[in-house]
Amino acid sequence: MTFRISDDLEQLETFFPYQLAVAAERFSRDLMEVYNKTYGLTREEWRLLFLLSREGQIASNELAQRTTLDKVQLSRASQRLADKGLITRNVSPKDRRLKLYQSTEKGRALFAEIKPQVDARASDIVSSMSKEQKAALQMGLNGLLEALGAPEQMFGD
Amino acid sequence: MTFRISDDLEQLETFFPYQLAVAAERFSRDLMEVYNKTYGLTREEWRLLFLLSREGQIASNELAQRTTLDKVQLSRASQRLADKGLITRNVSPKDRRLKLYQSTEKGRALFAEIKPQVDARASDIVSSMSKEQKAALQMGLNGLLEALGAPEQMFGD
DNA sequence: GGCAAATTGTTTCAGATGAAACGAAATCAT
DNA sequence: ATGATTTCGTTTCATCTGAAACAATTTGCC
Repeated sequence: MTFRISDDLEQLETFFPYQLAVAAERFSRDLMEVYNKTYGLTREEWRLLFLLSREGQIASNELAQRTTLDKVQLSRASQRLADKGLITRNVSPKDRRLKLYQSTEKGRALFAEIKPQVDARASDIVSSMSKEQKAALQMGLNGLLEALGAPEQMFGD
Repeated sequence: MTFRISDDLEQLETFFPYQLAVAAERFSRDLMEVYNKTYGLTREEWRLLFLLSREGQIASNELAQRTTLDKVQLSRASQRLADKGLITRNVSPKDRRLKLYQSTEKGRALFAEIKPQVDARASDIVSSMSKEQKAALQMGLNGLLEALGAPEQMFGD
C-alpha cells in the first residue's frame, strides 16, 4: 500500500479530513458497542462518567473546559446519569448557579466494570497497528489537536 | 509541549480514542462552517455532492461502498440534493430497484464554488503543523484505517 | 443599595437521526 | 413458471440534537 504524503496538496486537504472523520467514527462506533449496546450509556454519559470516576467533585464550569460537552449536553447527560443513580448533582453553595457533580459508589462500580471492556476493545483495534504507526498516529494527532487549538491535557496526567 | 508516545499503554488505549474523536469533531465542525453555515449543506449532502462532482453517473449500490453513507442516509441526502436541483436521480433501466445519481450543471457549479473554500479552511488548520507531524498523521491514520478494516482508496486515485 | 448586563442550567421547538417496518423489484429454488 | 427469499429505496416512529428562549443567580456599575 502506498501513501502519497503531500506531493499533491489538493489531494491531502480534501481526502485527509474525510479519512479522519471516517476513522474517528468507526473507532467511536466500535467502542460504543461496549458502553452503549451493553450498558445503555450515550457517548456523553460515558465521557462524563469517565471523568467523574477519577476526579472527586467537579463544578460544571470546570467540567465544560475539560470536556467537549457544551452546557446543554452536560445538562442532559448529567440528568440521565443522575436518574440512573450513577452521579449526584448538588447546587454549589459558593455560586448557586453552578452545580457540583460527583460520582456515586454505584457509578464508580459501573465504571470499573465497563472500563476494562472498553480498553480491551480499543486494544483489539490498535494492536494490529505497528509500533511505528502507533507512534506516528500519536504524534500526528497531538500536532493536529494543537493546530486545532484544542485545550491540552484534558484528562490531566 | 511533550508527548508521551506509548510508554504507558493504558494511557494510549483510553486517552487516544478520545483525542481522535475530539480532533475529528473539531476539524469537521470547522469545515462545516463553510459548506453548512454558508451554503446550507449537511455533511452527508456535501460528501455526496463531492463524489458526484468528479464521477459521472453512479449507481446507489456502488455509492454505498465508496461512502460511509448507509442506504437511509443516502436516500435522504440525495432527496434533498435533488430538491435543490443539484443532482438528478433516475431509476436504473438495468435494475429498477437501483437509482442512478448524477450531478447537474448547477451542482457542479456549486461544488466548484465551495470546494476551494473548504480546501482553504482545511489548509489553514493543517498549515500550522510541521511537515513531520503531517507525515506522521497521514501514516498513523492510514494504519488506523487499515486496523479498523476500512475499505481503502475510497476516492479512487 | 439598586438596576442593567452577564453567566449558568434548563426547557422548548424544529429538524436530524437510527432502527425497524414496508413495498417494489429482482433472484433463487424447485 | 411460481412462490419464497433477497435486495433495494423509502417511510415511520421514537429518540436525539442544536439553537434559541427562558428563569435564576451573580457581577458590574453608578
